Parts: sequence; structure tokens; C-alpha cells
Amino acid sequence: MPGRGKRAAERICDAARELFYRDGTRAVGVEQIVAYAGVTKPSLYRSFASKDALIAHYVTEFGVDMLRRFDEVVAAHPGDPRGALLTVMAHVAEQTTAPGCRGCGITNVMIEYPDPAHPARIAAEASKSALRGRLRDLGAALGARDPAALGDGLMLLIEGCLASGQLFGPGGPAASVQAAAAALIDAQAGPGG
Amino acid sequence: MPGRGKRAAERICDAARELFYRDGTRAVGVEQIVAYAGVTKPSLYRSFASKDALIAHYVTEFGVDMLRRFDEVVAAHPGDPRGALLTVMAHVAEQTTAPGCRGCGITNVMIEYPDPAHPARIAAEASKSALRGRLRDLGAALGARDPAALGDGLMLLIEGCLASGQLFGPGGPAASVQAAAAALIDAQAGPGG
DNA sequence: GATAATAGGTACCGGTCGGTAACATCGTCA
DNA sequence: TGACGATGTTACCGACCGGTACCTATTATC
Repeated sequence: MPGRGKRAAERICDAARELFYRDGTRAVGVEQIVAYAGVTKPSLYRSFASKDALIAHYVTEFGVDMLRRFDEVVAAHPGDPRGALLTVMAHVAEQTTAPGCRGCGITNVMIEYPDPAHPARIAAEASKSALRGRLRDLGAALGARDPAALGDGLMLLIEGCLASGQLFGPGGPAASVQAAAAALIDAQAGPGG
Repeated sequence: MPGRGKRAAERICDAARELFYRDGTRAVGVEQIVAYAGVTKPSLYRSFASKDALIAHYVTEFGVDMLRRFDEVVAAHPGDPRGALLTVMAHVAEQTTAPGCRGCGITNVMIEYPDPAHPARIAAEASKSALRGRLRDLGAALGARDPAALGDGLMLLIEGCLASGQLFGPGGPAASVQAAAAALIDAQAGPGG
């Protein structure tokens, strides 16, 4: 039971993040969430209008965390976009091949809710577009001939790792992502980019 | 209502394939499937032991179709693995950016059922491993220095298209997949590979 | 025409889902 | 001390879930 001393809303968020990511949002019931959080159902519905609203909040939080980690890596490589990208790729490969990895929580929710009007999907699109923009910016920073194409190629590799990691595990295709990313970068900017 | 003249089992498969792919397996109930197929619930349970068994059958069928289409493209490019791969990538880009595309039905089911023991997940792993093997074989056929790494890099690009296509649509990263694949191939085997 | 398999019709089961109403309790701060 | 907002307790709702029992109608085969 996570965060015994915290407020009910925060404990609900912690429980939802953990259970939603592990089992999927449709597989987890609100009863299970409140039991895991150590609160009661009315407390959940005092902080969130519906289960869908809680899912949207989960997606938003997930996206904020993801972009924060990305930005931290970039900030650790000032003036070295190539090093930043390769470090990002190394992190992606490591995390997506770890046992029990379930890929990207945002993508998973997006797959569970095809309806474009679903609030969680709107939050998902915002986060993914932000990531796409950052990859293009880095592509431009290292002088790529077509920064958009390079950023999108890298984005495909990342999404591929997230999707295939949870099926293939440590011996999966994600182990090759850093080499593939380097090839894409070199093709656009040369090995010295 | 698809296939009025067909046997009940086949109509159930057709309905399940369409509804499962469109809305996801957890979102579609057996009642909805039999109604769409124009049959009744006992007919479904005479052909399938459970809903899970129907989902596993759906995944298996999906994988067979996927590999058949892949093999057709390869067969249309005898002695030209590079051309085969680029054609595959063009098809992937086209299909994953089409409106209403919902990515890979196998991946979607895999995300909905994290349990490694779920029958649908076992079927999913078989299909994806087969695809991975074919990509490696093509990598070896065009003389790549590291066929496994090339095949896995291409696999990541494909999975990335399938994941991001349903969120970004026609203007998404999948539009760059063919160029990215060419860069990966050239880095391993040179433009003449 | 008899038989057996396959199909549909209907009604039903227990369980779980998301969500709510009404009321009791606690801690905090004035 | 008193009041208030946040929380817990209990019970409940209608709807839907996957799955089944029982019986009848069709269809093909011999």
C-alpha cells in the first residue's frame, strides 16, 4: 500500500499509475484501485469525475514524467545533440528490455481507447507530439539535412522498442536500437555531427 | 452482417476479426460479436471454448495473414532483398497512415493481456518471432555485416509505424520509414546491397 | 424417410462493473 | 469549544459481463 501518510487523492494516483501500467486500464477496476490505495470509493469520486478522468490524469502524468526524463538527458549533454540522442536511446534500450517492462503507458492507453474524443487519447496525443517535436529539434541541432525525417525515424525506433520490448524482453530487437539510431544520424549528418 | 451464407464458426471469426481490431478485445463483448455475426451465443461456445480462445484464434489468423502478405512481397522480388524490404516498408507506411488504422492487431492484444501465459500472448509471440526471423534472413541475403542487427532495426521501424500510425495518422512519423530503412540498409551493406 | 449433426431461440446464472446516497468520524484551525 | 472540510463506512443501484441449460428447427447423409 503506497504512501500511507499522503492525501487520499495522491494515494489514488500512485495506485492507479502502478496498476494501470502493470495490468492495463480496462483490466483494473476502481474497486481494485481504492483497495490498493487504502482509500474508499467515494474518496476517488470526490477527486475524479469518473474512471475515464482518472485515466486521463494518469496519461498526463506519464507524459510529464517522460518528457522530464528526456529533458534531463538533453541538459546533461550541452552542445552535444548526438551524444544526447545516443544516451536517450541507450536508456530506452535498457528500460524496454528490463523484465516486467510494459512499454509506454501512453501508447497502451491509446490502444485501449480508439475513440479520438476520449480524454485520455487527447492527453496521449499532446505528450507524443511534444516528444516528436523535441526529437526534430535535436535533429536540427546536429545539422541534419532533413531534421523532421531524422526526428521521425528516431521516434519510430523508440516506439518500436516500447512495443517490442514487452514481448521479446532482454534478447529482443531493442538491443540494436542504439546502433540503428547512430546509422540514421550518420546518414543525415555524418559521423562527426 | 458479414457472410450470411457461411457457417456459423466462420461468420463468428469474421465478426470477431473486425470488431476486435476496431475496438479492442476487452471492449467487445461476446453478445456484440454474435449479434454482428448474425448467430447466437451457444453457437459461439460450440466452436470456441471461451472468449479467450476466440481471441487466441483471432491473433493466430492475424499473424498468418501478416506473414502471407510479407512473403508475397518477398516472392515478387526474387534475388532483390533490398527491393523487397523497401517495398515492405512502403506498404507499412501506407497502411499505418491510412485513416482508421489501428496498428497491429497482435500488438494490441499483447498490450491488453500482459499475462505471459495467456493463450493469445503465446500466439502473438510466435507470429512476431516469425516476422523477426524473416527480416534477419533478408538482412543476411543482402550481405549485411550484422544481419541480426539490421533485421532488428527494421523490425523496430515497423513496430514504430504500427504504434504511432494510429495516433498521428497520415502526417505522422511513418511517412519517413522508407528513408530510415534505406539508411539502415546502406549502413550495413552499402547502397548497392 | 430415418438419423445425426449442426444450428437457432429463449431464458437464465452468478459475478463484476462504474457510480452514488446517506451517514459517521477524524483532524485542523479559529 | 465549535465548526468545517476531508475522509471512512455501509449499503445500494442498474447495467453488463462471460457462460450455460434446455428445447426446437434445419440440413445433409445414408
